[in-house]
Amino acid sequence: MKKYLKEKRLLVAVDCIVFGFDGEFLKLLIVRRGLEPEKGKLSLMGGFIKENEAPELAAVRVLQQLTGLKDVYLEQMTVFGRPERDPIERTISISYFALVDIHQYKNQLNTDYKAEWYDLREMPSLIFDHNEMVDLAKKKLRYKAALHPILFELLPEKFTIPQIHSLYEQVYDIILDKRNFNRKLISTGLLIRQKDKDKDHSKKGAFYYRLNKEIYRDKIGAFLNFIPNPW
Amino acid sequence: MKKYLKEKRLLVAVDCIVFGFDGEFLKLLIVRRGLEPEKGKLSLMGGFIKENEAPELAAVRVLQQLTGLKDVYLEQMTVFGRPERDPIERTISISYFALVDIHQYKNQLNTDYKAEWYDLREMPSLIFDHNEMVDLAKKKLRYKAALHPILFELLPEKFTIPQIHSLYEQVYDIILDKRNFNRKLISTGLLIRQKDKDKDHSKKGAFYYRLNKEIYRDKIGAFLNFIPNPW
DNA sequence: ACAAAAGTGTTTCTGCTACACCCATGA
DNA sequence: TCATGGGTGTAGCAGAAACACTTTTGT
Repeated sequence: MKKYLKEKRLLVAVDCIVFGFDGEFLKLLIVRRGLEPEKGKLSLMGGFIKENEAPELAAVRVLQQLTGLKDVYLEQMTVFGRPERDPIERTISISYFALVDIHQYKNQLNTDYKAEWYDLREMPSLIFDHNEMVDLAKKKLRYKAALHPILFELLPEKFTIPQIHSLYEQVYDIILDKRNFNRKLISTGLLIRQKDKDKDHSKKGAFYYRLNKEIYRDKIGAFLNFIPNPW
Repeated sequence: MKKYLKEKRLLVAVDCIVFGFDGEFLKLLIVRRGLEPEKGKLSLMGGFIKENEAPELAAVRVLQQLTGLKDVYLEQMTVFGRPERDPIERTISISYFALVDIHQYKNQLNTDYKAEWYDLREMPSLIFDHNEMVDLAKKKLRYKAALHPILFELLPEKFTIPQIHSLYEQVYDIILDKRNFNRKLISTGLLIRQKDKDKDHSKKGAFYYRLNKEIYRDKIGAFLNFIPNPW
């Protein structure tokens, strides 16, 4: 079994852009880097791909190390591969885009990695080209969420309509008419109203809803047009 | 300057899925592989990333080797990285998606690579996971072209409305009402009608159009909804 | 009783769909 | 003159946008 003798082998890493929503603002999960160079500086969560590991699985592993949980929404974003992007040694990075329910992770972040949620509007400076990755992820979030109901991945199992409403307003930085938005949302058939209400955020209380999982699986790939004239 | 000593380095390649349209059918550019393993078998055009080469540039280089021309529409698709995908040695492949005007390339394909256009509906069996790449590229073409006017990249500089019409019908395998389609197309402001007609395909002749490049640059990122209910 | 947020209906308008006939020309 | 493909207009409909008031309840 011959090898491709003349070719150069390169380090390949994954980096994860992890979005969360605390009910008020969009957040990104940022860690303090544990190895040189730039040790102690802020960075996305990442890691090298192992010898016999598929990239997707490397991302899952890294995310699990960080958040302790599996089954998060994960999607390959794009490859960052400028030769000089890592000053120590050339490294190709496959970036992944993740959406998690912040409440499930808030109290179980792996403290080894000193992970913290940062407000997306106040991103600190990150190592290498990680700020570029964040910018691209923001764009991708807007693009994809305008067409597909992925933002539910950021919400807890039980959520209210005012919560989703404010989430969409955050993501697109616009005001959405609540009557039209609610109607559109309900008409997707994605929501199942619960009997109980969330009374923490208002006196009247807002009904809780759950996702209709079957319809969700069908419609995750469908065009829904949540946002009028995305750009 | 220390290196990341413990990590495994991997081969990284690019593979290009190159679409063309001959006026009748969608085509893919396929080559006969020039090196072992699987030498002589059919494959996408690809190559290893060089030591100091950005992935995007590797794809451009490979495409240029193949077609002889630059400035083709090129977009990163996704990474294929299953550990066993290349039986000789683990190779991560970054797939690229390209749209070219087949007429510009028909007579200047680099014969070293024995490149040929294959009808998309009759794809032969390709090496490794290249058929998976083709399937994904087909999906991506449909997805993206439903929203953005990228299919013009497949047409010559001067084209007719019946040509575009038939191109869309090919891509989506549907019949589109020509009145509605024409109206939508014209309303984008993307087309500039020429004085002359193409008389090769009909007696009456169909007016030639050119792309309005400025508007095209603006709208390439805009949602245009060419296809009613894409799925 | 009042402040604060939830929830709901109607009208208008725009854009999509469906549909059929005339035009220009080469053979 | 006729066969072939190119080009055009309209009416009906459905979904989006604009818009304001009532309900609930904790304080």
